[in-house]
Amino acid sequence: MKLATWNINSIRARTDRLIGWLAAEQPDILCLQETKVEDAQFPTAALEKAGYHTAIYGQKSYNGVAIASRAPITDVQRGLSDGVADDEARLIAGTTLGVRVVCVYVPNGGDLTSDKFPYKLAWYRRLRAFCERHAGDLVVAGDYNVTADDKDVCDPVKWAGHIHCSEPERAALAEVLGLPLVDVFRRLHPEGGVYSWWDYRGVAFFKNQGLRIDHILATPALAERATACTIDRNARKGQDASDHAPVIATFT
DNA sequence: ATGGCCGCTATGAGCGGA
Repeated sequence: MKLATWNINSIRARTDRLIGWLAAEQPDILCLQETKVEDAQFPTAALEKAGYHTAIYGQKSYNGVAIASRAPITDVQRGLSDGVADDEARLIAGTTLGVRVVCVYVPNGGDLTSDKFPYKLAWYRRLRAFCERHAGDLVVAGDYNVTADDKDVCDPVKWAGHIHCSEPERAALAEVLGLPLVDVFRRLHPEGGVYSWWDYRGVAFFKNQGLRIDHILATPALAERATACTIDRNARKGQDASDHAPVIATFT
């Protein structure tokens, strides 16, 4: 089974690119973030034509998550479902191909002094609780907006203490990993220096000045079945690319 | 030290992103 996650940064701006990528890579399951579209405008028909069922949770302009799968998706949950008033479309979960898949778009957080920052940390605590409520195997994939450690950072000195690299954010991610969940890419590529996001500005991508903030986490038994995990840099190349590249894991 | 780019909007400047 091939499972991917991709922050598409507007699915309307990149529908053709997405369909082409699906045809080339043929993942069984794809988690999408930042679709930036209300459900009525989501390109459900184009994905269906490409051979994918979809479960979607969108909103106008911002956020928006979706799961696409070659098989039907059941038991869909939209949002963290914890009773907290929160209308930001950042989590969708569903069961497909025998796997419980949680697709997440963790808040950016702005900067450490922003009022968005405590929301980010609280969201991590709520995500941990969401995953803890689920008994069996899970894949939790998406844009975590946090680097696990400096191996995920192009320039650790420049980024030290900044958003995506600060101690409280890394501690929040570590709490989720402590459930336990395994970072599948890191398990197979412990050396670091491979990124999933590059700034649009300047020569950041050309010079590989990026961060690894998109992660596929899995419960340990499932993570043991991962035989490969790659980040598709090619999808970040050329005109009209998202600023994120897809992360792809293959499970036996 | 700052901004540089991109997508969005009852657009054409401002917000959010990372």
